[in-house]
Amino acid sequence: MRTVEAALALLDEVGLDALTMRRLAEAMDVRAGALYRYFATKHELLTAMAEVLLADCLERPLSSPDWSERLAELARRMRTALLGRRDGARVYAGTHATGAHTLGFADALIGVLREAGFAADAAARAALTLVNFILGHTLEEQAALQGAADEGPADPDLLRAAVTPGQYPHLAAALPVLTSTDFTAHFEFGLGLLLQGLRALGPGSTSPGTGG
Amino acid sequence: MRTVEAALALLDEVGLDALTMRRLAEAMDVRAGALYRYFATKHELLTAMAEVLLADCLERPLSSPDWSERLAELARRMRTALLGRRDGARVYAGTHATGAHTLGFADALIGVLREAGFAADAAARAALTLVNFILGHTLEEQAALQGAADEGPADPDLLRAAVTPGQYPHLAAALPVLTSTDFTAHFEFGLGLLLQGLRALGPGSTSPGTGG
DNA sequence: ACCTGAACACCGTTCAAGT
DNA sequence: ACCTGAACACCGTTCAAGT
Repeated sequence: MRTVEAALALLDEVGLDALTMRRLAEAMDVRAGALYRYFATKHELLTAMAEVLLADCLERPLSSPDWSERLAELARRMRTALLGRRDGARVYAGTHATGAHTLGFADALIGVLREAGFAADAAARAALTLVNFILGHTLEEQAALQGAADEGPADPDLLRAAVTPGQYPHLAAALPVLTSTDFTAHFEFGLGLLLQGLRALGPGSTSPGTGG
Repeated sequence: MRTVEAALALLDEVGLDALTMRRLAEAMDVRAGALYRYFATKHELLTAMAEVLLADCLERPLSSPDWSERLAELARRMRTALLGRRDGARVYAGTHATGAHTLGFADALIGVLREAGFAADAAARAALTLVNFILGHTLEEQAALQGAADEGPADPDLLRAAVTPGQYPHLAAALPVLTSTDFTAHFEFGLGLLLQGLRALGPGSTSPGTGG
């Protein structure tokens, strides 16, 4: 669809908040009403855009035979895909795409887990957890990146100013890490935690439980 | 702030998409322009609302002495808080609150981890991971709940229709779990995974790594 | 000090009418 | 079959002027 390509290009240029049907129409040398011949609503267009976001995730084969490394690779690809376009995480979070890329990616995640020996429901829930973490993380990461581009005090500065000495002792000690812009390190930590949990849970189980 | 209370009440009534400055003003028997005497922008108002969302998270003391159970309890409280108001997760995800409730909650999370023996940076990153997961999960959960209330085919039906037999074998096997509405089970699975990962990582470490 | 009235510069969406 | 023109019913935000 030429409309979706144009919309993604405009998204990179102006961001989600400024991506309007009128502005997209202008970029395509057409009147806004014409867009509704292909998409019934703006939300439908956004859903189509979300689908395309994940297009590159399954192009190359996975490089490792180890299931936890394969899972990590898929997770990294999804993060990279969402970060690849301005406000990509927000676009994806705001829609519920059910196209070939999204379904293929979910199938791949669950497939790796099933081949590793996890039961169908454990594999499905682990995949959901992974995707929810990736979405939450990339949402934060892109918000932090574009927040720095906006006017006004950046988020780390706001945080440093708000953490009054003595009032939040643990937060104060963690400030250097929390205000760090090494989001890859944050992502790898969280991903590692989930993989560690899956290894500890072990294939064959059906629930991790929460007890000690 | 009476404005924030009125805004939260209106949010529950009409949802985030219909929460406009004009409509809020009408509910408060005032003209829209008057709201700008207290909040410079709508986003600023939403940030204040996000702060209030977490108000109940630290009211009662934690019931268990076990650090992983304490962490789980905090996580469950944040989920409950976000689910407590219509579109709560979307409101929270769209802002970057730095008020007493948000900071106090972050401090509590990190505090539990530090008292368990984790280093400052591991504690901070684990807290970020936890919050990102909770946000991603509640975003999905509320989207699914309100999606069912809208017109048109619900999300599970769309998924069932899209998963053509044979094309996504793993997804097909996982469909019963993926379309289940027992979001508490999904949440507890993901939470358990993260806690398991933290236990396996063990206090004293600084990074989980991703290798086997 | 606080609010109104009125405007500015936009939105998403619809639909008769044109070609 | 596809697009335009024009409208409908809204938005967030600003600001002189009132009280």
